[in-house]
Amino acid sequence: MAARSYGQYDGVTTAVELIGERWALLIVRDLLVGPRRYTDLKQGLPRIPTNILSTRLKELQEGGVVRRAPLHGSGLVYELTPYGRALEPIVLALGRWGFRALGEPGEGDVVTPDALTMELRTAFRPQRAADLDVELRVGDVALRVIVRAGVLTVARLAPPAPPVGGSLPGGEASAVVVAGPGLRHLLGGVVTPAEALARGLVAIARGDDRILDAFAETFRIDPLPA
Amino acid sequence: MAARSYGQYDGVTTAVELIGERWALLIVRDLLVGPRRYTDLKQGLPRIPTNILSTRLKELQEGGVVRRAPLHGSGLVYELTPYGRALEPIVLALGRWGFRALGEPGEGDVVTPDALTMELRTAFRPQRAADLDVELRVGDVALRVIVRAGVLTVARLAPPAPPVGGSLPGGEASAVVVAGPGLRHLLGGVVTPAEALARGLVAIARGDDRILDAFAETFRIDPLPA
DNA sequence: CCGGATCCGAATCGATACTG
DNA sequence: CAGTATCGATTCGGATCCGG
Repeated sequence: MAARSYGQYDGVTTAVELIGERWALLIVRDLLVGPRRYTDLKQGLPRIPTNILSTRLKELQEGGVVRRAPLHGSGLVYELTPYGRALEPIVLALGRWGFRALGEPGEGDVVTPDALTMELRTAFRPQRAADLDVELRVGDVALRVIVRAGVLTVARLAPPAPPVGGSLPGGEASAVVVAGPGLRHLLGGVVTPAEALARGLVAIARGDDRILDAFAETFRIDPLPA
Repeated sequence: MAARSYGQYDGVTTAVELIGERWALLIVRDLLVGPRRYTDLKQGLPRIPTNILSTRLKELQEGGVVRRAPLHGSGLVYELTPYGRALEPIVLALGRWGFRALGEPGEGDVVTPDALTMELRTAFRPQRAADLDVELRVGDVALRVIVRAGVLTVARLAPPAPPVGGSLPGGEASAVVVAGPGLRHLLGGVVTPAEALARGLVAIARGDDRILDAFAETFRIDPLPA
C-alpha cells in the first residue's frame, strides 16, 4: 500500500484519491470550460508550479479523468474524459457552496476567465433565466454572456482594450456590465440591482440599467436554505 | 497572501481552501453520519496522524464547517455546522462518482462503519426503495439497515459476535447479508442478485435469499449515463 | 512559443512518543 | 479522552533550464 494512501475502501476515499490532491480540482474546473493546452492551464492557474501541473495532469490521466488529444495542426490539448466530465455537477455544487464563504479578495488574488465562467455557471438558474446578451467585465477579464431559451453560453473576450473596430461575429453585446468583487453581493442576493448600482458594486458602462435586473434574476446563488 | 494560497477569488477555490486539504473531506464524511468525538474520528480514520486530525479540526472550525459541542456529562463532540451539513449532497455525489472507479481493495484497506454507512447513503434510491430491515456485514463491520416508507436509517451494530442474548431495541433484522469487496458489483448493477449469490460475492446468512432482490433494487449506483 | 524536466529550499505530512 | 511534541520522509513552491 502506498505510504500516502488513505487506506480505506469506499467511494468517497476513491474520489479524494483521484481529485483530492492540491490543485487537481482547479485543473478540472478549468477543463470543464473546454479543452486547454498546457500553457493555457498554466496561465489560468498563475501560482501553480509547473512541475505540479505536470504531475497532476499525469495523475489525472492515470485516474481516467483527463486525456491528451492532439490539436489540429500542432500542439496538444488536455481534455476531460466522459468520466471526468461527470464531475461537472459536483464542481458546480462545490462552487456554490464555496461562494457562500467568499469574503473580500486577498491581496494578489486574481479572477481568471475560466474561473469567472464557471462562477457564472454555478450561479445560473435556467428556470429563471431571461434572454440576455451582455459583456461582463471583472478586473481585466471580459466575457460575453449570452442566454437564449434557458441556455447559457459564455465566451471569452480579449481584455478590455480601446475599441479598434474589430467586432465579434454576431456583433456587440447589448450592454456592458462592469463589476468588482462586490459582484458577489449581487449574485448572493443580499443587495438589489438598484442598490448594487447605487453603491458602485456594479456599473453599466453601456446599455440600459434595467439589464441588471434580468442579469441578477438569471444569476443568483441564494443563501443556505434554512 | 499566504504562500500556500491558490491566489484565486472564486467559489470553487474557496471551497477547495476550506475542505481540500488532505483528510478534510474524510472527516466531513464521517461527521455526516453524526457527531463524533476525537477518538471516534481517529478510529474511523485509522491512518490519520493525530496531529493532522487535530490541525484539520481546527481549520474546519475556523472555516465554519465544524464546531465543538460539549457532550452531555463529560467529553465533547465535533459536529457539522449547518454550513458544513450543506456539503452532504456534494459528498454523496462524490461518493457515487468515486464508486465507479473502485477496483479491488488495496492490501490493508479497511472499511469503517461510517464509510459503509455513507456508501449506503450514496447508493440509496428513495424512489425505488423497498421496505427493508437487514443486517449487513462487510469485513468486521455490521450495520442494521432499515428502510421504511422511502426513508433510510442505518445504525451501527457491535462487531459480529456470537449472540449472547442482548438484542437491539426492536429485535433482530429479518435477514443477515454478508458481503466482501464484491458487493460493489451488486451495487454497481453489473451482476444480478442471483449471480452475486452464485459467485459468492454476497451470502445470506439468515433469512430468505429473495431479500437480496429488494436490497439490490434499493441500493444501486448505476454506471455513467452515456 | 510550447511542453515540459530538473534542482533545491521551505513547508507539510506521517509516525511515534508523550502529556494534562 | 483529547490532544502536543518531535523528527525524519515527502511534497510543494519557485526558479531555472532544455528539447522541439
